[in-house]
Amino acid sequence: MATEQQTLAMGDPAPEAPRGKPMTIGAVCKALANEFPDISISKIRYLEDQKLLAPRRTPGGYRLYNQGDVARLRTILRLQRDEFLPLRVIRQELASGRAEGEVTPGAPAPDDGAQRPRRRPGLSEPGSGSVYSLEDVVDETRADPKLIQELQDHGVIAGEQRGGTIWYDDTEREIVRAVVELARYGVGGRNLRVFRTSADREAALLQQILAPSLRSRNPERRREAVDALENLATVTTHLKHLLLLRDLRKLVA
Amino acid sequence: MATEQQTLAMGDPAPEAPRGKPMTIGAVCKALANEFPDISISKIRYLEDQKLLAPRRTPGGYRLYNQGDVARLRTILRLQRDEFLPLRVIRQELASGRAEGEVTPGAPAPDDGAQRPRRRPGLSEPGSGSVYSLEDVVDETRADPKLIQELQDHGVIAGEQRGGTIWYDDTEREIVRAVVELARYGVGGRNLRVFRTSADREAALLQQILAPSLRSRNPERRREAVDALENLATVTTHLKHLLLLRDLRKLVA
DNA sequence: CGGCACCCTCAACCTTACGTTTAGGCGCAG
DNA sequence: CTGCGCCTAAACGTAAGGTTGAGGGTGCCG
Repeated sequence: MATEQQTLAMGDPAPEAPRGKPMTIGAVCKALANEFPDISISKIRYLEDQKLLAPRRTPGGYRLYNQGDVARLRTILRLQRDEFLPLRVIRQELASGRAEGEVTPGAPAPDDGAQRPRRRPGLSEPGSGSVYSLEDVVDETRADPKLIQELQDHGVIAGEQRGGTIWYDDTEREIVRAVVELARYGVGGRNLRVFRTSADREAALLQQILAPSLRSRNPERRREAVDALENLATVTTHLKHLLLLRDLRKLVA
Repeated sequence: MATEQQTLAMGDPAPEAPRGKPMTIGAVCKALANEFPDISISKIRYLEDQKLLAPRRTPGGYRLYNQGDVARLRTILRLQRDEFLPLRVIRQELASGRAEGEVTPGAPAPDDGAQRPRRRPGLSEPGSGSVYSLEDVVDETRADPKLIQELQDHGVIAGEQRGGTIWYDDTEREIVRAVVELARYGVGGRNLRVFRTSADREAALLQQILAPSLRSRNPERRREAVDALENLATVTTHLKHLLLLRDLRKLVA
């Protein structure tokens, strides 16, 4: 524990996170101290230095952690403590959205031995089915609302108008998250359109291949086709990633 | 690689392990060099120092490794490279009999625990680079050799000519695996070129963004850039997958 | 407005893990 | 009996993962 913590006021009756309001670094540290005894303020700052966190700031420079930030921090600490993953790898896992929620249903699918990319959101089961308001999304992804508007204008995300507000689903929230991450590296609007059109083209290709089955009136046949589609999506994604790696390796060498 | 190895005789036609007889440390090192390129004699000795190995000795003090020792060593290296486990933890796993030895006749494999997911090789991972002969690849992917030839003609995979044979790396093997899988659904040659060019374009884009840092003479700055590149690759892949899902969902609905 | 607890950055420092290098010296096969 | 390959021990190197301390600002309470 950092010395800095020793000076914390001890009279606080509620060490738990006050749900909903953003917390200062000391409060976060205190809230996680039970679950992760070797947390410290300096460590949290260090993790930020290593690009694993990026909390909002007050005008004066104080860090402010919302619930999403705290959840992310908890995930980081868990991966480090229980899975022994180096921070470099944790950074990747988080960036790819592979490690976020611990909502593990009872029956894990038995792996057939083939190497597959880790669990991503499925096709027929759109995550939790929850929806998010604009504020939710902004809060969780720290995206500039203008950016979200822009994405919507370009048709990258759509949202669903219902009762005056627009609601976004998990996938759209994740899209925003990814876009924010890319923006941090300077990948901006114009480039995103490239991704979008290539995704569109690819979707058309896959759909064309499975068109007959998808149009089938036979429900079982249709379900099979949806399954196949999902599988195809996974495999092509994997393939594209490999091709990209191959190219990049040549560039780096 | 250790300097010591540089002096090894190069005329040996069979780098494979002479099945059955105990080997000296140099022979072991040579036998594993393909699968684990960053092995070295000094490293093997170091692992012994850390109580991860305990080979027999000749009266004169030479280490002698039998097949079991080599299997154990292979397991250690795999856990280190693919699962990022620290040696301290590997020692425990081995001691508690949780060795994933596939080549251990007579040894029951009592799997009591959660199966750890295999991680994808990174961009510049220090040691993710085993190499495979054409036969290895065919054997593992069940691909038609003609298909591999075709991929090579189209520049999708390249291989590395060395000493008469062509060697493929992990990424190339996985590419073949993915292509085979896609072929099962009827996605063939012409479509693959689409993927390839889009990967090329994307690689160029990412490289352009990081070009200044990548050209940097400062090694630290360069390493950071490579890291960022890897991260970008992961995130864009994730983003593209999300976009694809979004499109497909519309098609299915 | 003053005080006090809390927060900020930046640079230096520390420990541990994971090896490599070097120096000096035997083992053993041809 | 020669020389390639192996041995030990200790010094050295490098990176990850933090901690510490100096010097100074914030924010809220009374």
